[in-house]
Amino acid sequence: MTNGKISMTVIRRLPKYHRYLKDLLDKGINRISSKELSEIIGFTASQIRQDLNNFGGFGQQGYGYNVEDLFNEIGLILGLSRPYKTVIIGAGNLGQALANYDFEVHGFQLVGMYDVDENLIGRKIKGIEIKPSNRLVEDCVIHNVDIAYLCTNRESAQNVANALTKCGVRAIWNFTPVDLKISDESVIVEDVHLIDSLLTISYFLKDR
Amino acid sequence: MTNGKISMTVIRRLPKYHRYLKDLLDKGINRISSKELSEIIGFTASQIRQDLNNFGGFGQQGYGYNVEDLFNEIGLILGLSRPYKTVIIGAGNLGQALANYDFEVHGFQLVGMYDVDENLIGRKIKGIEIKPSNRLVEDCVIHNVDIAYLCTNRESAQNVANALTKCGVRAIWNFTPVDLKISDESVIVEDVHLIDSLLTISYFLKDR
DNA sequence: GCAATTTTGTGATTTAATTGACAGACTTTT
DNA sequence: AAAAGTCTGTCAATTAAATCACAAAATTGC
Repeated sequence: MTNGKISMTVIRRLPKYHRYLKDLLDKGINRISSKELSEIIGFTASQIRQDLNNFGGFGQQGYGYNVEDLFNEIGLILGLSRPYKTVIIGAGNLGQALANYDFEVHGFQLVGMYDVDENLIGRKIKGIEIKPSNRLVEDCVIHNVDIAYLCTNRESAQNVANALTKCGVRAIWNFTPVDLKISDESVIVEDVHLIDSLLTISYFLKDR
Repeated sequence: MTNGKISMTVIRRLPKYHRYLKDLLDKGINRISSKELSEIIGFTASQIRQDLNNFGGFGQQGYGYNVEDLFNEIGLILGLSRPYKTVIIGAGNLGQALANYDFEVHGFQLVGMYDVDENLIGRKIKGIEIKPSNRLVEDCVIHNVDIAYLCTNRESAQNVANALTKCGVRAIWNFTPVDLKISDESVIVEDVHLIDSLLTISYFLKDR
């Protein structure tokens, strides 16, 4: 177990391990070797062992890994040991879609939804009432919100991000096509740039 | 201009170049050096030059790059020179959100939406009527669909993917939390694993 | 039109990521 | 309880990606 800085490429593989281990657990499999896992998950066995060893020696020679233990360990590494409070800004279709995802089972607790559209304000999604955007800052402070799901239009994105930064939100899950400029280095921004993803498809499709 | 295989890391940067060049174009800027672009986009100047040179020498010494030309070139590289026909499978909030995105301006033309929910079937989103899922295969063949946006639940994902592969769809934009197994190597699968993205956030948040 | 400046394109170097290899620890079999 | 087999953890080697450095080509300023 090295304790240097873990690279982003490793971190981005962790959720996949977590998903596959959950599947194995659900199937009642309680033991797996890096070789078997490599065949299911599609990474090399060597990479799996190397990845896991960044965080600790979870396996045992001659045996492999205990699926439940490893699942729990990776859950801990991924920060799933405690709940996070989340808000959704922009309660259109995308915001509503995110509200309906079962992120709660992983500890992501939705505490507020916000929009500027009078037709949406007052509606309830999963028991959460959509409130006007001018309530956002106040509510974030009161509830100590950890993560904001940013689903506004392009035009509002940066302004909302600025407001979120000021009221102590510690991460922004950014679904807008904007690359946000955040002054506070400690605020985490995770982009889901759908158009970038779609253009990657068209790159590969173009001469087929 | 090398014509070996372009690495995935380079390809995934191309849409970002495209977005920033569009912004510059809209601002009326018609000339930019790799150094200036690096300050805006956050890659090194060297990387920008190296990336672009995978596809051709688009710049000029002492001048830099012509913004409009470069924007158009990258559009061509990304396959935006021709339209793609798309369908959405799963017309819930996420499917509807995707239908309402303006992917059309980039040439992604929505030709069908499908769902199994009787309450959704018959509704129209952006002029597209939601049809029952059993019409999917037939329609894909008739319309020669290029890309399917897969927004079903976890349980249906693999079955739908199998059907899509059989009816000639050439790419699947996968929003389900499933890693699809596709026998046809030529079918492109682009995953948008939201839960993986969210867990990356919690990784960084966990001990803050 | 000449000198100074800018800036690309590209080969060389450095850094990062992946894969290979194997000693040693543990398990299983007999 | 010994022998045979399994499989990790880790170091070494390889491959890939990013950065550096600079000659050559073009531009700009005088």
